Amino acid sequence: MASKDRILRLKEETRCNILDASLKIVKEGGWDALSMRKIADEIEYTAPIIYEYFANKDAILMELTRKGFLLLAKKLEEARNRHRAPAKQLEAMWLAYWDFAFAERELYQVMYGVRVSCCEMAKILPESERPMDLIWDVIVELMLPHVGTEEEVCIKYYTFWSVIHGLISINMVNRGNTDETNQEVLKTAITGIIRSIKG
Amino acid sequence: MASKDRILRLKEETRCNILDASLKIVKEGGWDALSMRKIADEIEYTAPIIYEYFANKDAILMELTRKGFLLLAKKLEEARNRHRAPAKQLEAMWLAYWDFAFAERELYQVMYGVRVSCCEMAKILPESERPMDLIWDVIVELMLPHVGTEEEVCIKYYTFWSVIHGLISINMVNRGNTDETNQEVLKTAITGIIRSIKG
DNA sequence: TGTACCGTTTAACGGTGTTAAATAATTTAG
DNA sequence: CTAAATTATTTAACACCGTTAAACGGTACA
Repeated sequence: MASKDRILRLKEETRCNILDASLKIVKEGGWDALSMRKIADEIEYTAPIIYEYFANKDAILMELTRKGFLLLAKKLEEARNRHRAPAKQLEAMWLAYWDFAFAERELYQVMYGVRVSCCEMAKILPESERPMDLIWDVIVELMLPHVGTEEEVCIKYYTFWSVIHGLISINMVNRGNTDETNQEVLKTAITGIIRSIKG
Repeated sequence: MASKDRILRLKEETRCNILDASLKIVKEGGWDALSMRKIADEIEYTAPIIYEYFANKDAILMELTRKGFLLLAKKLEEARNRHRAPAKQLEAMWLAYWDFAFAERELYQVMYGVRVSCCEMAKILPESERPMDLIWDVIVELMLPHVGTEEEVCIKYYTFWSVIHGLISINMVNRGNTDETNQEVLKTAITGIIRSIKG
């Protein structure tokens, strides 16, 4: 039954359209502007049809979150692969992280926003751990040959993540700093932590 | 007319009750649970009466934000006054900042959440600049006698703020780290930046 | 006593997420 | 090729949201 396949393909396309429409609406009017009826309008259906493709609104956000983590992991890998030395890799990866946050501002907001507590997220969304794993590995490599306990790596990782995520959060709502200042804060923080790792 | 005074006092009290009720509802059910009708229920009135005291829901959030900044500034001052040396003062102030964020988690969320872009906030809420000013001054003192340009102080300030705000944001939704890890990240970051300031 | 005023509530509007029932379209069976 | 069954889609409704206009009740003052 080839027609079955065609139907399935159409359904998959509609599912995709729903996600695209959602992201478009959010980019135009922010997360508050996103509603089931507006999504339906955008894909030229009525609202209840969306529930054939997603359990509820949260499921749409979750899927966008998942796609966000996949894209971020891809960007991080690309950044890493452009260098050989772990220190250079780490720096490039955090700069890629920064770029991702503003290139895909809406995705970043839903990924690290206040939707779901991250403890559950790791269970529901295994993809959410990919970016952390990628960076974690490079930190371990940088600490060679004296890799400390997991706790020590954890502290390094969270110090990095905090300063970058903090700077991103502040700039997301603020836009108070010049790009030069931000780059300065970023680079000094990154090189500072890297230096402290290498001892 | 003493009765006028009594009326005014009652009005002021109701205004205060609205804010208290709001915070209570948020503490019990999160920011999503806050609605005008629930506030009205809590103060044993109906919803429209709230508009006699606040222009709209945002005005209530703004007032809570204002109170948050005042309280934070108070905590920072107290922390500073417990020490003499600028380095010790700075460390104590950031630890106080951290404590405030979790002791008054809901206030912190509305203060540094995604409600209003901070550029406007400084105009509408002058109080929002107090905490930054307090910390800024200590940073300048710490840099003595070679105080750099405003840009340089700015970079120091934002580096501090980013790492602490980042760590707070992550832990607000995450609770993935142990308290010991968090304290470790905090202290190493703070002393690291302080050391880099003192050169 | 009548009237102006003030505090308060009721009712309504347009919006939200979500669900059940009704309808339209398509596939399947006879 | 028609009739039945299944599927796709919409309409209508529910309960909630922020907000506003109109109606209501009581109090103060002429």
